[in-house]
Amino acid sequence: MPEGPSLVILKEQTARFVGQEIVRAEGNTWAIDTARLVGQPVVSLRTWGKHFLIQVPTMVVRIHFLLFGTYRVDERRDKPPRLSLGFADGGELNFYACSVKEIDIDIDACYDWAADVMSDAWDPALARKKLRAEAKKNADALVCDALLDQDIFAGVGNIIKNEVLFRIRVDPRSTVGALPPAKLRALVQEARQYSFDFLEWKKAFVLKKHWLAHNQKTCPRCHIPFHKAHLGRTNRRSFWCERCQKRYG
DNA sequence: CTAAATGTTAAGCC
DNA sequence: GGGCTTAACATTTA
Repeated sequence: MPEGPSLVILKEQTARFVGQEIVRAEGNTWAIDTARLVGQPVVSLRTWGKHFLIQVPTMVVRIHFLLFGTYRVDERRDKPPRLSLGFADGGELNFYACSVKEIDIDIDACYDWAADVMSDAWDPALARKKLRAEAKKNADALVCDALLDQDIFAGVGNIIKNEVLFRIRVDPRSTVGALPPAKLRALVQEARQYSFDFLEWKKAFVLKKHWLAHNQKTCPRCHIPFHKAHLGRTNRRSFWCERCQKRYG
């Protein structure tokens, strides 16, 4: 569930709750006092990268699905919800196995919307600037890590990472600093473009069949086996083709 | 059945 | 404090 486009789908599915009063709030979350939500209207439902933000007049709740989180709209799973919200129209929103946290009420001061690849405010020039700054700070910074950096590409996850690098034909072990300007530009451009393709495919329930690299065995361009390794600061799975993805640096 | 996976945070250690 | 590594969390799928 967790990459940025999936959160956009959640926001769309829950749009009708904006403006409605929360008539019931419960769940096994220990991090917030759910009673404080009851009786309050939903001011906004927003996303920033992989964060889902529920804003009411007196507080903002942040949901993060981590690796295994799920949700249901107007339905329940056979599991105790971490947070369950009931609305004035009889509808409900249930979250499971996720992180729930109260954050600063001034969300615009806390979040750089220009960093969210799904946002209207996404700023590719700023992303390029951050990449150049990262390369300057750390000459060994890898492109596979840069794509997963939520301060630069909020919403990009491991699937998007693998697909973007395949599309732009860059080896995940390349260093950011060694990328030619055109590749750096392509990296930023595809991070957004693929995220929107992901969104459309996920909505149509055809996302997996469009994976060209992630979880794949053979390069669809070269018809040779993909290399697979756990790379980068956080040892995430990478799939790449040694023939058509070039290693820089 | 076991292992691994769309992710982040906090603790522990130089 | 900084930077790095490790553990913890929790659920579904292969």
